[in-house]
Amino acid sequence: MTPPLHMSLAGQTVDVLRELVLTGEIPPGARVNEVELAQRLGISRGPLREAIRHLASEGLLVLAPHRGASVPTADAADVQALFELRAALECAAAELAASRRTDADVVRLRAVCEESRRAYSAGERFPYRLDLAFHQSLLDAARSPRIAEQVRLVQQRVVLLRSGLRDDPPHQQASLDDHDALVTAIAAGDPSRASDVMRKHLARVCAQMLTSLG
Amino acid sequence: MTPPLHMSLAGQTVDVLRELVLTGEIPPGARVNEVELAQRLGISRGPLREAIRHLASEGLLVLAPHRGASVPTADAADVQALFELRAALECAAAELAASRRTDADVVRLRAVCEESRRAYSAGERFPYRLDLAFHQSLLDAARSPRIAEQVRLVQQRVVLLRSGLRDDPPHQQASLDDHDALVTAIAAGDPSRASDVMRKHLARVCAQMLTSLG
DNA sequence: ACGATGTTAACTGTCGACAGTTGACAGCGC
DNA sequence: GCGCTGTCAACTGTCGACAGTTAACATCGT
Repeated sequence: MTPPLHMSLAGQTVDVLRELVLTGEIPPGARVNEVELAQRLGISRGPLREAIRHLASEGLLVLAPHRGASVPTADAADVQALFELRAALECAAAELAASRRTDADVVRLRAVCEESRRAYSAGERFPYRLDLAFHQSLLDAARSPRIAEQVRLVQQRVVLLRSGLRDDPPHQQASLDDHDALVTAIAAGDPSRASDVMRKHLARVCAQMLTSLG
Repeated sequence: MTPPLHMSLAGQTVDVLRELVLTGEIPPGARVNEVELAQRLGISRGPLREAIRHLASEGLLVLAPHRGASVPTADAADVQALFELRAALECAAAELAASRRTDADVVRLRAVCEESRRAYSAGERFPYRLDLAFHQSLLDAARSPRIAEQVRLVQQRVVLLRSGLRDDPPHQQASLDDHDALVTAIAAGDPSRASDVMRKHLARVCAQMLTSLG
């Protein structure tokens, strides 16, 4: 079974290349050689170029004229700017979620929180997968497709930043608490509190990230 | 004098094609024929395709597999979703502007407001140019490059929606008042009020837009 | 006359090759 | 020995042509 079989070569290449970047197989700072990567993927340069430009539009690659594409490296200012954007989007999403959530949404959010705690207690090394799941569930509850789309793009960039960063257990503990508080505010239908909790949550994550690469 | 002479053909084509779409020369719903447009622009299909994909990533074109690109047509739900995103971004920008504004920022914002009123009183048909200038000045004051970038993309889509919409004088009057109130809140360094005014301003603009195409 | 089916034309998706530019290396002058 | 300049290789940017798919049209059957 190959779901993306109907996609164009360029479309498939977008997914493949995205994975190569997000997994760090092409590390930050590394340049992308079109001919080399093209024959490595067994395709021509045309579709590969389209995939590269697409990933560049998502911020996972940066283009320099006549110098090709490379994986971006971020400094403190970049992280700050990125998290300001993320806060703008996710705080709004939290507000909308608090306004529009259904009982089913709350159930789902609670389930993700519980599973996160279970995984954390079980000593799982990367419950980050569940962190993404939580934020995704929140976006579902917000029912704002455009905001959801932009959040996904920002989260991707955050994942890129995280690649090659050690995990921080006490920080993860705090995040679990934040998530619970968020669900409580959303379940209570309190937009402003949900927004506030989200803002503080992201401020903490941002601060942790800044110290992790200072 | 040709400023974009150093840019790649694809880069120039992005600007040209963007203008063709935003001015309505290629109207919403129209499809884009690659070979025809390519020879019309005097270039090959390669750079044109890259430009098309780029504009698609900005939301100014939509791609259908094996059916090419076309200018998107928006329904009420699209407008709603777009303005939810715009509100998330611009409310955050208003907050940041209120926190970070300098005296020079306030002077600039006041100047734009005054010029808008002058143009409106003089009976200028499209002070929309000055509306964009105002929001741009606000973004400058916010000093958040990523948010500013996203706002510009959203505003572009709004411009596309406006293309082929009649102007509404009483609505413009209200917008001028909104802008003044925004500057006042920003000058006072009151983020929550700035955000609130912005939210109401955008709600009004959105509502006006929805009625204009109902 | 209406619907289903085969055919065809147009357009997109993909490929390989050429041209132009960039950055680096080697050679020369000081 | 150090700096400058000319040359060269590598890579990107661009082009034209081929292959595959889609949708519309015409044809055939009922």
